[in-house]
Amino acid sequence: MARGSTRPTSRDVAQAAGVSQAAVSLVLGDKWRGRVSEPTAQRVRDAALELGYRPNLAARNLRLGRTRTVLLVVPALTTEFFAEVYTGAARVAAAHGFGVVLYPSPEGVGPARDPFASAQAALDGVIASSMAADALSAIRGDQLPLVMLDSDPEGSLGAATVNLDIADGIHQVADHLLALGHRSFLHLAADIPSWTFEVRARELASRLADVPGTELRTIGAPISIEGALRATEAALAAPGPRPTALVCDDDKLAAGAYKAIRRAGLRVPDDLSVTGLDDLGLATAIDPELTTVRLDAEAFGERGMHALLAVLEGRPPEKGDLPVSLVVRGSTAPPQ
Amino acid sequence: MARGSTRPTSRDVAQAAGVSQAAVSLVLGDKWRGRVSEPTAQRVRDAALELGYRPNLAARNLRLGRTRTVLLVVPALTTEFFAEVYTGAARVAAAHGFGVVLYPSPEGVGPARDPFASAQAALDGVIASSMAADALSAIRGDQLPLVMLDSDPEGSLGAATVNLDIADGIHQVADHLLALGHRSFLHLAADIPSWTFEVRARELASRLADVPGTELRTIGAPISIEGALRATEAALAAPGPRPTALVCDDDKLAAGAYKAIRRAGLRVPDDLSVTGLDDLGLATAIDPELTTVRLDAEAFGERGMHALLAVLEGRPPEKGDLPVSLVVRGSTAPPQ
DNA sequence: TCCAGCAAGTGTTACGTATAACTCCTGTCG
DNA sequence: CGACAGGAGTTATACGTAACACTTGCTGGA
Repeated sequence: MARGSTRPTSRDVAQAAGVSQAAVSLVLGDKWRGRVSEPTAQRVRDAALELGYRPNLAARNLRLGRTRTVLLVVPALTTEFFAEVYTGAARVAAAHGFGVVLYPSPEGVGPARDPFASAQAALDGVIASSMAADALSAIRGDQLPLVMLDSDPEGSLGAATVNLDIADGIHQVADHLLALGHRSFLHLAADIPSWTFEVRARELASRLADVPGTELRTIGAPISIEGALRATEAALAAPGPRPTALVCDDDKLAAGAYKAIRRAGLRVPDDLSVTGLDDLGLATAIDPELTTVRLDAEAFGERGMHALLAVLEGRPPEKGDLPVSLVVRGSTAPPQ
Repeated sequence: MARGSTRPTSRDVAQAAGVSQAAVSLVLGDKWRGRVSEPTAQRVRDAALELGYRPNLAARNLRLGRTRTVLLVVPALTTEFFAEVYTGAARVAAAHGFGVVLYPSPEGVGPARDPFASAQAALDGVIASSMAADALSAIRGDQLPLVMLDSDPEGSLGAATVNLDIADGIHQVADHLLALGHRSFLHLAADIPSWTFEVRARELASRLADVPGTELRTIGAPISIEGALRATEAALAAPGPRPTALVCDDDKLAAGAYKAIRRAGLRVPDDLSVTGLDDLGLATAIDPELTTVRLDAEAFGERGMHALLAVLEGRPPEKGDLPVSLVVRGSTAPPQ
C-alpha cells in the first residue's frame, strides 16, 4: 500500500458527503434510481472525486465472488501473433466490462507451469492456446470456465474450442505448389507438441497423397530462426535429390530457412520455393517476400473472448473455424 | 465462479481435518512452527489436498492489504523486446513471491488509457515503459510505487528510473560509421514522443557535431516496416546528394528501410550502410545481417523488477545504466 | 506445593464492499 | 380521515482470510 496515508474507502466518502456507506455504494454502483435523490447523489460523486476514491477491488471481488477478469495463456510473445490475439480479446472484453490478464509461458517453448501462482489475480475464466496446454490440468482442477485456442475439438475434455481453419490453409499451400508443378516437398515442422502443428503435418501429407508421384520428407526444428537455420542446413546437406518446395510451419521458420538456403549458395525461389504460415511483418521484411497463409489474429482473439463470454453466461459458443487465406508473394515459383 | 458446487474454503478444510480455521491458516501459511503439532499439520495438509483447496485470493488480498502483484505497462508486444523484458521481470518477481501482470498498450503506438480498468487485478506497484507514459497520471493518482523504464531521470517526478545506456549505443554506432569514413548521415527516427528516442536524436547529433564536415538529415516514421518503407522511399527520392549511412532508431525500422533501398535499385551496404538498434531476431533474418546495438532486454526487466522491489521495501534502487554493445555485421561498410 | 513457561491449539475480529431488509416521512386516494 | 404507496435513506450482514489475544493442559524448577 502507499506509504504515509492509507487510501480512502467508501466509508470516508460517506462521511465526507454526510451519508451512509450504503448510499455511496448505491450511487457509485449506478443503482440509485429511486433510492437516492439527485442532489445527494451529486454530493456523493463530488466527495468521491475530491478524495480521489478508488474502490478496493479485492473487497469488491470478495463480496461479488467474481472478478470480471480473465486470463489469456499464450506461448511466449516473440512474434506479434499473440499480441494481436490479445488485442482482439481485450477489445471484446472491455466492451463487456471485463479485463484480460496475459500469461505468457516464460521460455516460449516450455509449457506454462502454474499460471495461478504467477497471475495472482483471481479469475472468472481462462482462454488458453493449445501451445501452452500443460496448464490445462491446473485449470480444470480449478473448474474455471475454459476456452482453448487451436486445439483438438475432440480431445479438449469438453472445453469450448476456437480454431483457425489451418487445414484449409495447408490445403491452399499444397494446391498452390502442386499447380506450380512441384512434386518433391520438404516439410519444416515445429517440434512443439501441439494440435495446431499436428494438423499441418496431417493435412499436408493427406493432400499430397492424393497426387501420384509426389514425395514428402519432414524435418523438425524449434520455432526460432536459429533452430530453423540449423535444421534446414542439415537437410540441404543430406544426400539424394534436393526437394523443390519447402513448406514451413510458420513464418519464423521460413526466415531461418532463407538463411540456410543463402548459405548453401542457393536462391529462393529459383532453386527452392518456400512457404510460411502466419503472415507476420517478418514475411515481407525478408527478400524475396514470403508466400504464406494469412491468419487474422485479432479476429481469433475476439472469437475466443466471445466464446468465453458465452460459456460464462451458459450460452453455447459460436461454432465454425475462422477462415484463412493464401497470400502469394515472391518466394514460390515453378521448379526449374 | 464454478457452476454447480462452490469452491472449498479454509473452513471446509478445517472441518475435514477436525481443527479450527485458524489452524488451517497457520499451517497453510507456513507459520505453524511451535504452534501446531506435526501430526495435526499433516492432517490439515492432507485435507486441503483432498478437497482441492485453493485459497481465495480476493479474500487474502483484502485481509493483507497487498497483492504481491505488479503491473508491467509496455507498448504493444509486436517484437520480442518487451516479451523478454517481461521474462526477466517475471523471473525476479517469482523469486520474491510476486506475480507480474502485463498491460500492453492496445494499439501499439497510442498510450495506455486506463491500465486499472483493464488490469482489474489490484496492484502493489507498477513498472512502466516511457513509451506508454500517458498512463503516468493515473498511476501517480493512485500513489502506487512506480518504476519507469527508459525514461528521463530528471523529469520523472521522483519515480525511480531504470535505463539502458542508449547514449553509449548511439555513440558506438556513430563512431563505427565515422571510422569507416562516412560523413553524410540520414537518421530514420521513430516518431513516437518518448525519452528513449529523444536520446538517440540528441546523442547522434552531438557526436557528429564533433566531427567537421559531417552532414545529418532526419526523417520520422511510425515504428513499423510499412512506415519505415514509405519514409525511406521518400527520403531516397529527394533531390540532392544521397547519404551514405542510414542510422535507424530500431531494427524494425531498419528492416523497412532495407525494402525501400531494394526497391530503389540500391544495395546494402555498397550504396548505403544501415544500422539498427535492439538486436532482435529480425536483425539476422534480413540480408545482409544488420549491424545493430544489442540491448539485453531480460536484464532490463530484471533490473526494473529489482528496482521496484527496492522501492516497495523502502530501499534506494540500484543506480547506473545498463551497458549495451555494438554488434557489427554485414550492413555497414566504407562508402564507395 | 505452586507458579512460570511453553506447546497446541481456539475464538474473534477486521479488511472494504454490495445488497437485502428495515425505517421514517410525505403525499394521495378511497 | 386513515391507510397505504412510494421516495430517501439507513442498518446490518456476509464474503474468506490472517493474525491477535486468549485458553487449556502439562512439565519443570524453586
